Order: sequence, then structure tokens, then C-alpha cells
Amino acid sequence: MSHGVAGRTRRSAVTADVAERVADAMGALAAPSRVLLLAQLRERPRSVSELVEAVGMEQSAVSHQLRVLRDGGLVVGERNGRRVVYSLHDEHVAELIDQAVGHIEHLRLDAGRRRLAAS
Amino acid sequence: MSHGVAGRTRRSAVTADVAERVADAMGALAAPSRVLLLAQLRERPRSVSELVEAVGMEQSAVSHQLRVLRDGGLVVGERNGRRVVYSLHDEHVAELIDQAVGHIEHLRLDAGRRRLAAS
DNA sequence: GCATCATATGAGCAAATGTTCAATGAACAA
DNA sequence: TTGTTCATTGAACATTTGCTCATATGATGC
Repeated sequence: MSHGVAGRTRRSAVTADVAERVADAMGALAAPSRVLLLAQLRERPRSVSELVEAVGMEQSAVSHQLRVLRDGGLVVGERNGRRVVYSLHDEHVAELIDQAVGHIEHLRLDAGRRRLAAS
Repeated sequence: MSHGVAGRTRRSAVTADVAERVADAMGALAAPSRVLLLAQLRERPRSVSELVEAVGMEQSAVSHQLRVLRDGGLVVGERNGRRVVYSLHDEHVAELIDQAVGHIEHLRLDAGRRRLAAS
């Protein structure tokens, strides 16, 4: 965990700067197309053309979205001949995806409870 | 992590439908202003006016963003006299925020390594 | 009733986002 | 070299987002 004082769950304050970076990273997960791409890469590394076939988007759109994911530090691409093989940046990203998907599963359970509760 | 048996990491496939809901939920975390609001609420429930003061946004903007968070199922608001007190929807949301912030801390360590690796 | 505080909501607008189309690059084969 | 395949990039465009301003709603007190 963070480098705080021993033991206690002492979360450092979320400054405007941190908030912006968090928003940036989450923004990378905030498009269905990118979630699909990440889900594919969570299974195993794939080349761009494999991704294109898997998610059914235009090749150009996939490249654009991969760029967003790269800039967000979520995936890395390695050239291999003509192909460029993408994979998740690391285990931590995989966990982040699991957490996000898990959140959805969790939410379905009590959907419809989201309106403002009157006094 | 999730509630699966160890080893058999059988994650259900991420369909287009799931991807869209995940993107929706992450979209709620994809604005600095909303991250700031959530960070405040993670500490303790707060009324709208408290939030306004804490994050330094206009009251109208805060209300608009709270609506997004409500629609996303991340927070709930309860009326208490003239005030409306908001809090995180549940523990799971708190964990999601921690995870997101934790991801940032994690990322700073190897920033600058995000360009496409040439062969 | 009216005045005031606390919050929500709608219109309008600038900025950001996600896609497609067209062009460019990079690796390989003939 | 030329041609082909795989991928990236930029421009244009429609859509969405997040804000401000103005107005509405709701609760409380006079």
C-alpha cells in the first residue's frame, strides 16, 4: 500500500492533480469499444488484426482506441514482423478490469434503487 | 480476488452489453470533478453545500455531477431538512475508488515507458 | 401568505470524444 | 524496384460532455 505511517489505512488526500490522473485512467475504461479490447487482451495478447476480428470494429478505429489505451498506460504493443502484438501493461491492469467488471455484476443486483430517497 | 475457486479463473465473457455497462460506470469516474466529489464522500457523507465548499465548484455544477453519480449507482442522496446528504452507495464503491487511486500510485512508478516498443 | 436557504433542472455553448475516410509507414516477398 | 499486408496517423464530422447562467422546486421561518 501507500508509503504512509505504519498500519492504519491512511489514504493520502486526493488532490486536484491526483483526481485528474484518476479521471484520465478511468476515461480509458469509459468507452465500450475499449472495454471490449481490454477484455480480449485480458485473455491473451493479440495482434491488431485479431482484435479487429474479435470486436468487429474497423481496423482504423481499433488503432485509434489502442493508442488511447497505450497513452493511458493500460496496454503495451510490441512489433513482431508485420504484426503488432498488444498485451495488458501488467497484472495490476488485469485486476483493475476484473474489479470494473465485478462492479457491474454487483450493481445488477440492486438496480432500480438509484433514485433520490425522499425524507 | 473475485468469488471464484482458485486456479480455475473462469471469467464470464465480456459481451457488448456488459462492456457498455462497464464503460458507463467507469465514465462516472472519468471526470476530475467527480473523482474529487467521490473522494470527499469516501471520507464521510456530506451535504451538497459541504461538497461545494470542499471542491470549489459552483453549486449547479456539483448538482449536475451528483446526478451523474446517482444515475451511475455510485452515490445515494438522502434529504434531511433543507439539506440533501450524499454518501457512497456502498462498500463496493469505496473499494472501486481505492482501486482506481491505487492504480495511479502504481502507474507513476513506470511512467514514460508507454511508447510503442520498436522491434 | 412571503422571504430565504438549499438543491435540482433546463438551455446554451465550448470543448472533448469516437468514428469513418483517406493517406502514410513499416515489414516482407517477388 | 514494385506490390501486398498490417498498422498508425490526421482530418472531418456528429455526438457527447461539463460547465455557466437562469429558473424552478422544496423546506423552513416569519
